This record gives sequence, structure tokens and C-alpha cells, in this order.
Amino acid sequence: MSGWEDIRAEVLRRIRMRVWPLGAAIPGEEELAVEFGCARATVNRALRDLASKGVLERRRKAGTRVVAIPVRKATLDIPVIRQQVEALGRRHSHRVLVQDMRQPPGAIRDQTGLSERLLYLETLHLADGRPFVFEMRWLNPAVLPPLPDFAEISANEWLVTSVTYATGEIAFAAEGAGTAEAAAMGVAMGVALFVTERVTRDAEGVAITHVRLAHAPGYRLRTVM
Amino acid sequence: MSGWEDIRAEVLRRIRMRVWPLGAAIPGEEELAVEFGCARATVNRALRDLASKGVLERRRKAGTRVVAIPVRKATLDIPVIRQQVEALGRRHSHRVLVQDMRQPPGAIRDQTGLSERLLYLETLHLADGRPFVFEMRWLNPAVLPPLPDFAEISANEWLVTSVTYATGEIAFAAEGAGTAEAAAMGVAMGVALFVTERVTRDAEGVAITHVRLAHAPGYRLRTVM
DNA sequence: CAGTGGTCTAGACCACTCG
DNA sequence: GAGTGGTCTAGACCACTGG
Repeated sequence: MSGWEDIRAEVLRRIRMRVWPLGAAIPGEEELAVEFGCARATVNRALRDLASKGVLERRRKAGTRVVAIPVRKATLDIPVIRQQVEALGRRHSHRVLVQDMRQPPGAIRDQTGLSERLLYLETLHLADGRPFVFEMRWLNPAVLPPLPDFAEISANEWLVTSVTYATGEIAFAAEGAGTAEAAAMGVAMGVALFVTERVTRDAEGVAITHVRLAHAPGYRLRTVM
Repeated sequence: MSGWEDIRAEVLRRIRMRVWPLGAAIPGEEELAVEFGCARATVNRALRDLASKGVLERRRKAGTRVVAIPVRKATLDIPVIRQQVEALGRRHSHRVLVQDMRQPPGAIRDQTGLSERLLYLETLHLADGRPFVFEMRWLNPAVLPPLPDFAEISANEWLVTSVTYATGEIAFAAEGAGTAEAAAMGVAMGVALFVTERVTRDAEGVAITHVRLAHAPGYRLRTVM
């Protein structure tokens, strides 16, 4: 027993076996380093990892304790739509249905903090020619480089390469298909669609884009714990 | 400039400014440590963090390069339902609607790898007395401690404290309300519901439980990037 | 096989925060 | 104020893998 992953495993074992009960404090790093016969940095690495996964809670001076009611954390991959399609072994294409400048509605203004006129795009993404995702996007030209021809490269893909590593919020929901979605995706109104909504911001917190993706019926977002 | 977070910020800046273009290799840790005037371990920490977020790709011998088409990673919190409800400032309660031993249907057998008879539970979770989540759960008694009275403590909550830090898979989808869900939640058939499906496994990979949570209309799963 | 990242060590200082 | 985790350093060895 010496690597930090071994130490993490031993700590987990003690939690499972109730050697360290839920909600209880565990020994300090120094003490564990002595017991495990390793450097404190190694213990630190193991405990920090478990804290990042919601198993432990750590505070200076207060020490480390096992979380009483764990809030598990899972990691999601947010790929570009073209990659999603190609990962399924299908061919991606897209069609721009709407592109103009317009005033954002109230809901978009609230989420982005932008009230000026924005570029609005409706794009249908296809997998092997069949509807895959219906995208409704608002772009803030004020904080973007010169825009390309979105018939050539989808806004979805252009943004990840032109705006590297921005921050923002994501939300997932289930919604019945609206008029535009039903028409574009060839489904009945009200059919349950998986919807992803995202606001992307630059380093100063100014909104770059707001996008709403409605996925075709049957779509599942997966991950492991 | 000296902490690992400062170094991470500087690396990100260079990527955004295209000093290091998308897809290109960046200097080795040794070289960067000299340039930044810090220890190699500090550079390592910064680069490892960016790799875990999908910005960099690292391989021994091959070195570190900027990912050409970034796959952003987001972290989700998976709380216990009672915590979710209470975080909204509402009061949680639950009702067990069905509890018996039965043969799992094909879909559950495929996902869990279990074909023997399992304990089946249908539970309705309420927030301030109104339907919040409809839970359909399969439990494998063979790998569980003695079961409690699920009218007292919901299976959802009992499991997180009795089966600490298990692994498994999660999937999210949008589905129209089925017969059981429509009746239990008081909504019309076919209404779009946000559905969470989870398989939990013990250390040996044996399925402990399969659960399907149908959230009441309006539910949104949120996170930040 | 050799270069690069992955990890460990022993020691040190610091920042936060509980009491 | 003092105890605990957070981080940094300088050096070392190791594991993986590309050429």
C-alpha cells in the first residue's frame, strides 16, 4: 500500500465498513501519513480526490469528516453535435432555417442580461439525413470575432473553436414539442423532447450566446458515477 | 505569478490568444517550470487540472497538446430527493404505492444483469404534499443488509447511507408520462417528464439497485461549466 | 530505448478558521 | 492563537509509449 489510489481505496473501505461512520471526523493528514507509511502529500492527494467526489468534507482547522448524507457528483461530457452524431456512426449535416437580427424575448434577456438586438439562428442538425437536434441560438455580435457563413460551419461547432473555454450555465429539462420544433423535426406537437439550455459567457461575464437544443425523441444523456 | 491556479490561468490565456493554437503541442513541464520560475510539480498540477476539464490532452512521451475540438466537461450534483425538496424550501414526504417481489422485465434484466426475482417498489415523493418525483425501483436483496420499513425511510435515502459510495451508470431522458406515472402524479398521459435512470453496483460489479425517477413537469437539472 | 508525464518524498510556509 | 488543510519546492524514481 503506497500509491495515492491505494490510500483512497483504503479510506473508502473504512467508510464502507463503518470504521469511520457517516458524519464522523477522521484522523488528520499527518497521523494518516504515519499510519500508512507515506508522505503527507500522498494522503492529501487521496483525501482531496474523495472530497471532490462528495464523499469527504474538509475544512482547515476543523479537519476532515465523512459526509453524512452524500451528494454524489457525476461528470458529463458536452460534445459538439457533429461529434455526437459521428460517435453513433452516422453522418452529420445541418440546415440553417432562420437567420436574422432581432430583439430577444424576455426569457432570453433575463438569462443573458442582454437587451440589445442579437443575431438569431434556427438550425436543424441531421444524422444520416434525419432530424437529430433542433437548435435555437442567440449570438452577441459585440463580443464575437467576424462571423462565418453558418451554412458552411454550424454555429455550434464554430463557437467551440473561436471561443475557447468559456464559462456559463447549463440546464436540462423535458418539454413538449412546440410549433417550430414539431414542424422542423417532423413530430407531433407535445411529444416529449429532451432539451438542453446553455448560456456561455466571456471572461468578464458578458453573455456570448444562449442556445436551446431540442433533441429528437429517444435521445439519452449518459454518464458513469 | 506563482500558484498553480495562476499558471492554469496563464495557460488558458495562451490558448485563447492562440499563442498555442488548437491541436498544437505545448512545451514540456520541465521547460514551463523554468519559464514560470516554479517547481515542475506546480506546472503538473495546473496542466493535470486542465486535462481533467477536457482542454488539454496529455500522454507520456507524446507530451501535452491543446485539444482540437474540445469536449467540455460539466459536473452534476446528484442529491437525495429529500435534500432536493428541502433545498427548495418545501417539506418532503413520501408514500409507498407498491412493494412486492417479482420477476424483472427484460429491460431491467439487460441493464442489471439480474434475472432472479427482485424487490420492486413504487414510491411517490411529495413536496408540500404535491407530487414531485415518481420512483420505480428494483432492489437486489442478495447484496443488501436487512431491509428497513420503506414507509419510514424512503429507499432513495436508505440506500445512500447503507451502501456508501457505490459505482454505476446514470442516464437522463425525456419521456411521455405512462399509465402509472400519469395516475400517481395527477398529470395527463403523454405529458413530457424528465426521467433519471440509474443502475448502482457494488465493488464486484453486481447490481444493487435499478431506479427510474420521473420528475414532475417543470423540473430542471442545472449546473455550471 | 529514451523522452515525457505520473507520482512520491521530506520539509517548509502559508491561509483559513475554529475555539 | 493555534491547529489543520492547501500548496510549493527540489529532487528522485517510475511507467508508459512513441519513434
